[in-house]
Amino acid sequence: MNIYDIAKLANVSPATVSRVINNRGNVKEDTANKIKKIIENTGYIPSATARNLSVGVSKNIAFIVPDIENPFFSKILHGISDRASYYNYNVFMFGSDENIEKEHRILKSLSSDMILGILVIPVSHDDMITAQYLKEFEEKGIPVVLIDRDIRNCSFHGVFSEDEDGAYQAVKCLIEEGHKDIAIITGPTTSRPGLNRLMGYQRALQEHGIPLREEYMVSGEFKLEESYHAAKKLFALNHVPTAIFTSNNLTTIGVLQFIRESGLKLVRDISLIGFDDIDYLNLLNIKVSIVDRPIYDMGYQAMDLLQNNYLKRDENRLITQRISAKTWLVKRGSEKHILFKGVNER
Amino acid sequence: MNIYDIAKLANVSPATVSRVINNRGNVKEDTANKIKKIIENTGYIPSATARNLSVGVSKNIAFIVPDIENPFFSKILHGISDRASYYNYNVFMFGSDENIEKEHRILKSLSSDMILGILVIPVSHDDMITAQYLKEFEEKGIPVVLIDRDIRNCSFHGVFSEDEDGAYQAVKCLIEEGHKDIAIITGPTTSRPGLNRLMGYQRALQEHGIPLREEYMVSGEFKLEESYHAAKKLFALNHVPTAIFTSNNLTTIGVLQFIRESGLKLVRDISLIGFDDIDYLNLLNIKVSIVDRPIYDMGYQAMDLLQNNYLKRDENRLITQRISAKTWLVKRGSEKHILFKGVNER
DNA sequence: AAAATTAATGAAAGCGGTTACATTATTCTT
DNA sequence: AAGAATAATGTAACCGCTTTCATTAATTTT
Repeated sequence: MNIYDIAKLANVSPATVSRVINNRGNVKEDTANKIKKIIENTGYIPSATARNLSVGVSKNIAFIVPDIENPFFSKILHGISDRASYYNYNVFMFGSDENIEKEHRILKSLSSDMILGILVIPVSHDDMITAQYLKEFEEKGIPVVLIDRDIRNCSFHGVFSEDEDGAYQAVKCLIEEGHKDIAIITGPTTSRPGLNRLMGYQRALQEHGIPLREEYMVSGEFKLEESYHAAKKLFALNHVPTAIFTSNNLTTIGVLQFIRESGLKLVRDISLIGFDDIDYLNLLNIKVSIVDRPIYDMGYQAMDLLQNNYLKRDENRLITQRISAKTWLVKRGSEKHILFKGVNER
Repeated sequence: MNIYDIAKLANVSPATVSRVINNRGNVKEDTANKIKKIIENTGYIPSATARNLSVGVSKNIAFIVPDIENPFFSKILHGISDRASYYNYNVFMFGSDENIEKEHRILKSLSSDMILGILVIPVSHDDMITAQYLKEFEEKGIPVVLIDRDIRNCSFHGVFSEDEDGAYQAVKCLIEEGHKDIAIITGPTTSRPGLNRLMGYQRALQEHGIPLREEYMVSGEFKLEESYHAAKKLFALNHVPTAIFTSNNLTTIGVLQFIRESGLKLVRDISLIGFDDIDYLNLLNIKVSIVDRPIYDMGYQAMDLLQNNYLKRDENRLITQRISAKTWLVKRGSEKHILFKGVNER
């Protein structure tokens, strides 16, 4: 069943059927109705493939995500998916598993006529191969929008967040509560958010005249196990910090795991502020302060950015649109912070 | 840049180029190498769209999931995605948000020549419209594989799990620990897993001569808030149950939330076994026994099933392949269960 | 009512691949 | 070395839609 069959049934040419299907106008109402009815009755669905080939444009967008199971990314995907369906776009999901070769393979496999645009949360900040691929897509008129993680020395469109400021606020809060020995479990500094959050941490300390201590900056690589061990390292120090800033959600969980396993108690033994909220944690009465941000919206907006860019992909290619989402501190159990202030001053 | 350009550069016909690209053989090695080199140098990527149109088959599969943010589904997606990339398939992600109309809209929008197969976790057990759509796809030779949730009176291929048995084992375990007043917070009985888990619960009680009590079976609809309120209801009863079986991960969390908020303590005040594990809960030292199953594998296998079915979609259409994944009970903090056994016997 | 304008429709050439079939080149027989 | 068999390559139609341009029908103008 194709457009010719429909045309035959309606005694018109395929061109007319096509006009009706695409609401192109210039068709007598009777004719249009007749055709619509036939389409309805036969259950005919036009071939998207043929249309794509003919028009040279598809309705598909590719979303490349480094960790399918991380709820942070699921939220972004949700935002993307909702907005994409508003635009009648379909979303291809690709997981790079934080593996840069895999990311390259995915990019390489993307036949440019299958997709209208690319949304990507890149694995690395410094990866010029990925950057090269992405640039080539842009040159072909396929817009690229980065999410959450920027790529160094490039100016792709993107939706990011105020990582530096978020981290700064968190650490500042800890300082104001009386902490001086504040550690950070960093993400990979090959990722922009990892780097920026570290910078926010450092700035907060410096602005308050607290010297940076090498041993208080340990890497958790944004991963649970690594962060667990990072926490272990911190607690093995001669001078154990009184507070920790954790650079992402998995980092926070890793540290919490260590804390629980060691029989330590939040607030009493250690203060903690994390980056990114963890679902259900608050519900389950585990009160951890965190730096929050509009995650769903970031996906949603990325899709909008892509769409805008797609529509005017020929004009002003010069203007790069980059959005930076605000972050905010969510204090939980902070009364207790203050209550136990004395304890923190080891 | 298309196949004709490459052909021209190589002084051959497009047919030969096509043969090389698809490893069809019957090409002299010299020629093949020359063509390969040119493809390499020019960075030419064949149009998947054109290929799809020509061959009448795409490399895309559609995955329809009811809740993008539920980690259970993320795991399934991960399994699907990994296996799909092995087969060189691309995965379209669609979220139905547990909304049956949305599900219909998605199904209706799927142009059958854009996809090779459909993986779906349907919203409802009883929805004949969805069933009808799916049947039509099957008739067109587009295989359909259900995951986790079956559809009544239909025999689609699928990967499910032993819901009845899982629930049975959980409740049996509670009974053997001495509990007699065991409640269930059910999922929607319009979903097969919801129904089957309820049946497992009932069978366990009956087999042990414990009468069913209407007020001990309250609905949480597989949702967090509803389950929270369901728990509240149970604790407002004259005769509060000593143990609860929760029908899915969100249900468990809802109940845990209520327990925490009410200052109650697991084991001491109430025993709990849930269906499906919750990431990090165990790590965070919240010891909840649960019925587990191979979630990632279910996605992985669903993809395999689809692939098998696609390959032999013409022969034995009669044989429906249905896999049922085993479930197993993960006991956590069970020493304590025994320790506090007396308390359970209110 | 004829001419001019505008609306409705159709014919046919793409879009970029694949592939059946025809043709030419190469190797094998005897 | 001529003929048969096989390998390599090319030609051209086709997949199902869109769209330009030409054509025909319907309206409007005068």
